[in-house]
Amino acid sequence: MPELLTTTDTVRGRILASAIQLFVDQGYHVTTIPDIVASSKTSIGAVYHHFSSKEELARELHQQVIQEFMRQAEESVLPLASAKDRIRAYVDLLFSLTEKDSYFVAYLLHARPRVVVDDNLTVCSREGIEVTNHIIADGKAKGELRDEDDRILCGVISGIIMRLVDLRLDGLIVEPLPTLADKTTDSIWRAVRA
Amino acid sequence: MPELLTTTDTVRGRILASAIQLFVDQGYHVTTIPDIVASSKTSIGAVYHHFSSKEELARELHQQVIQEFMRQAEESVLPLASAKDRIRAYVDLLFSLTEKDSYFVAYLLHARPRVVVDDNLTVCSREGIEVTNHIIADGKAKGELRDEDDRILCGVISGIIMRLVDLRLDGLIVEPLPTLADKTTDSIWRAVRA
Amino acid sequence: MPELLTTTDTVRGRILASAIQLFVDQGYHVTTIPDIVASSKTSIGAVYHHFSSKEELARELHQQVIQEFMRQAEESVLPLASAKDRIRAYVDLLFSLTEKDSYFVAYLLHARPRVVVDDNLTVCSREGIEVTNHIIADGKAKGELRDEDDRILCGVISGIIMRLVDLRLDGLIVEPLPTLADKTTDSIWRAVRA
Amino acid sequence: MPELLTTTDTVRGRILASAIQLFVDQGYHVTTIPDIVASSKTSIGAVYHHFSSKEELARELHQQVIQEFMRQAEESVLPLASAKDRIRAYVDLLFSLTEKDSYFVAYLLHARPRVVVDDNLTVCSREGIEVTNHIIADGKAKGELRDEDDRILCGVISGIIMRLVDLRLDGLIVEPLPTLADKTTDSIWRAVRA
DNA sequence: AATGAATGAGGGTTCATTCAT
DNA sequence: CATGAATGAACCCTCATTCAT
Repeated sequence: MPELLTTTDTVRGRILASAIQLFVDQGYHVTTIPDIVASSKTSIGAVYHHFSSKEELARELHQQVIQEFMRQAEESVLPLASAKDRIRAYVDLLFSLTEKDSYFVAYLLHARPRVVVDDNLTVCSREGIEVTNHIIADGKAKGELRDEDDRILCGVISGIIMRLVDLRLDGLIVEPLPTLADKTTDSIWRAVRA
Repeated sequence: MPELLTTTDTVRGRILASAIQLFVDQGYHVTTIPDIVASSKTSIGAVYHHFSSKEELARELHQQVIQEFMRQAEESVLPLASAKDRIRAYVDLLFSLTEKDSYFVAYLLHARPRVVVDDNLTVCSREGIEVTNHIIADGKAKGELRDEDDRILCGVISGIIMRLVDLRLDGLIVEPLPTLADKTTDSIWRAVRA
Repeated sequence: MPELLTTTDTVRGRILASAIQLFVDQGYHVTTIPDIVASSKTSIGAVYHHFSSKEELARELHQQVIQEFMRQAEESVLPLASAKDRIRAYVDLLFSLTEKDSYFVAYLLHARPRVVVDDNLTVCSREGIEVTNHIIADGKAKGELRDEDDRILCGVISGIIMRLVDLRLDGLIVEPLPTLADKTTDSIWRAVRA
Repeated sequence: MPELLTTTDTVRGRILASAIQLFVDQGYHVTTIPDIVASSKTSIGAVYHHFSSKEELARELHQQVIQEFMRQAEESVLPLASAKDRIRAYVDLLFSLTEKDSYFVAYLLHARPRVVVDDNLTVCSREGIEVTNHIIADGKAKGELRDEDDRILCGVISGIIMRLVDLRLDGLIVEPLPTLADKTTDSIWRAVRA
């Protein structure tokens, strides 16, 4: 499982890589510092040398996830010209991320560490919405998308993608998601095209 | 907020009602027995009189949620004849539940207490899938739905509904969901109809 | 060693009795909750059931010491009429307390738990001063004490008494202090009489 | 605040100067090596290069305090001929030290680091007593002091001086102590003269 | 001589659970 | 049935100390 976020070369990187996996698998509160220490093959002291507290570690991790997600979206989705291309690219992005680093995507979809985010939103519900709304606004302006309530269009685009990712993460879809990218994009398009 | 599950007349009911709210708001592990005692205005002894342990309380709650959800689905969704009616009924069910008891729906969508469910699936990913798959299988057999990969159709139907519920729960949609039921059903239908 | 403060009948009492001894012997910071648990023959949980934290336990103890000290002073010293009688009573009080409960007196003289008192004064330097100053003001008004700087008189009275208590506590005086009460009072009187 | 003990020119000096201040302000156990490092503007490595452990650092400091105190007493108090002169010189010594380096005097009066001194005596109760007892023995032999119990005389002389120093250190006397030296000596003398 | 990353024992504290009343 | 005082394992975190650089 390649690590999107951190290198395992450094102690700090190993701790962050262990933390995201454990936070996703067990949740923030169930994950103990000893868990992280065992998984990252470091020591209690090393963890506290690099992060002032467990909360601070979670905050740092959360910021890195957001930053990496936005970087990828800005690089592969937003530059495209048409709404359909952008939707396709967004599907491709999340589907390929799912296969490349399922912990990263699981974190995007589900993590809402209340110690980190006070509005209790997941990355997908806060930063992900920005991407979707941008696709919708632009697509409507160009007449590519039908004149539907924004929230409905947002629910359609992000809901279908996220649900398929979830089914894959939960093991209810066993084949790699990119093989379903065409069909997924087609279904979304049927629901949102002008 | 009417309680779908339990009556607050009985001690046992008050405990379960407090538990689902606290579990949803804070998570199972952060919720302490003292929290539940304070919220339900009972006593430690009373909790342990009615439930053998915190885990058992969580298990009991989970079973009640599943049972109530399936009861409602079997009552309002499955009896209907056409795929479109069933989809509409499913939308109506989840949207009205969201307004009636947001804790109940939040539990359906997000709760995966590892102490209770070992496959780590939410009620929506386990029991909800059954409902969706039933709609799909029947709708395909009758030629009402297009001949698409089942997992795509499942993702479309459940994904759009769940995403809109989530946006409402997260405060990103402020109006009551039932006002969006028509448009939601329409969007789903565009994506899945034959 | 009779306990001036607390009864050892109750768990709470045993904890406080152990705490004052350990705080005096080792200091607040070196004294651990396990130390207190072992000495009071209770349990960690019992300590935290009765006191919300180690700091709160220290605060509670400090207040009890102050209250008991002031009660004794108000009962045995202040009611007396002449300055000489009061000085004699103050000597008697501290000397007899020293033999009765050396931990109590050692706490009076030396304890300055910064977690409890922000001005960093011992009970003797805060509450004890009140008693001494009262003796001085009244004795001067009646012409029994010589017209000397108040701080000098305060230093003489409290300094001589406290130093002898300290020498006894440190084992540099081995006989019971009350046998030295006459001579001590005489020396103080020579320095302060009109 | 001139440093009586150590020069801040050397790393070793800066460490010792920081240590005495921190030990007096917070106590030995609350003072951490990082505290000392920050205050002395050195590094962890430097501290452990110069001292084998925190205990060893405390021991070294304690020895320097004792040595400096005895040096000053032997230089300014003991050479004098009469008891009254010696008492006056002792008062002057402690009062001027208090103004010159309050940390040094506070250490003399209060520090009893159990890691350093196993009999749990302060410098004033161990080395200070020697000075006082010398004054008493000699003054009695010469008939300058009255024939009173040695411990009483010791309590009078050291008690009055130490108490005034304490009141000054605690901020309850705000003017420089040397202005009270005459009156202090006079009061002591009234209590001890033949 | 100097540095500071790494170590882990041991601190204060929480909380599920028990049981005498 | 109901209560809450008592228990102790296990949490997060601190800090004296080591050692490679």
